[in-house]
Amino acid sequence: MDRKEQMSKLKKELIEEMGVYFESQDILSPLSSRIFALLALVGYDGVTFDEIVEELEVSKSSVSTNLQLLQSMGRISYYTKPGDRKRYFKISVNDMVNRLDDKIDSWQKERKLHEKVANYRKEIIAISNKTNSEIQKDLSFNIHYIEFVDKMIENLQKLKTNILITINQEK
Amino acid sequence: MDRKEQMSKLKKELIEEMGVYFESQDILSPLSSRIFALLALVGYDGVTFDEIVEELEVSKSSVSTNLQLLQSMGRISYYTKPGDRKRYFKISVNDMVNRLDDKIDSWQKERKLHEKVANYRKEIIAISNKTNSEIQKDLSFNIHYIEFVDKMIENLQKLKTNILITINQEK
DNA sequence: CTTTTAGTTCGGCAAAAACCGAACTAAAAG
DNA sequence: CTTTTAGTTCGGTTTTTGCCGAACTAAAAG
Repeated sequence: MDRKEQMSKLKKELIEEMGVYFESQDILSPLSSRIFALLALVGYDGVTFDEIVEELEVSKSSVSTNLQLLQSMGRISYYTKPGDRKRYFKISVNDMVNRLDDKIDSWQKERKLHEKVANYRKEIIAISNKTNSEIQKDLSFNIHYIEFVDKMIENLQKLKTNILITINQEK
Repeated sequence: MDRKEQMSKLKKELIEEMGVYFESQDILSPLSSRIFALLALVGYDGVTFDEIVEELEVSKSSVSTNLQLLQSMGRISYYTKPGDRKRYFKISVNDMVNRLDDKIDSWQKERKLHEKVANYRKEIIAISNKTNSEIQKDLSFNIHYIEFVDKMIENLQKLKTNILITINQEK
């Protein structure tokens, strides 16, 4: 097996490994994950429709559907070269930033839920005239956790601005 | 509608809202999510098998299966009261810590993948004798990102030790 | 020893997810 | 105006997921 074959095998293995990761992590369909992995691996230049069909050995229709899906999620985009009808698909420039935003949103949602639960518990305590110490314990944990979530959000926001700075430097 | 009915309605709404969140966030089945939400809401005392069946209006078999699932994931556990055959299910004491561990693992996985991709790119550059500047750009982004991931992992670990300290204080 | 309780196991079924091939379309090339 | 290219759309099939009821089991109660 020569060098090129070795690299192509490595490529396939990497795509599979990344694919499995994205599938579980970002809740993408198997094929969407593989496509995204391929785009991530190839990077700057992007990949054409037919290259995806060939590399992943899947039907055109599936590629079409999943590319549309990824685009509608804002995770990928494409550019064209003058005098070339093909589309070159690549990961959105700010995909990483978007994903961080999603993570921040998610933590904020969790925060709100914890607040609601805390309010529910306060109500319960108010109704049952006997001051139930176990619910008090649960409640204080809620409140603690909200503080942690705030810290987490802060950290993610810092990370985001750091990444934005780097992206601007690279340009 | 009296106070009790109001609270029970609020409870159902909260369970549904939390359920939807867990379903998308933690990749749990719909019922697993609802059960987990119920346990989270009730807190310290825990909930019996039959209470779950009643509150969520689902079959015993589904509850059984999903409880086993959640237990095998280490997300819930149960205790028994002397002279009472029922099991009282509740969220694992260190579920939060476990989830943080999972998140750390996930970032570490992502880090490893980025390293592999970086190595792949280095190989590609080595093979193509012409020093391709676009791949270089991709590569430098890889390396930057790995640094960010490291910071993220560090933050999560800090958060974890903070939580562990709090848990020990509560005891 | 029989009955009840508390939960488990298993086969089945309905709905959703994921992919495919074949026919189609819109724009560029010839 | 016809053909080719590059991708889309749609109907159908296969797999997977998620729940259910009915029969079962193990342990405690009577």
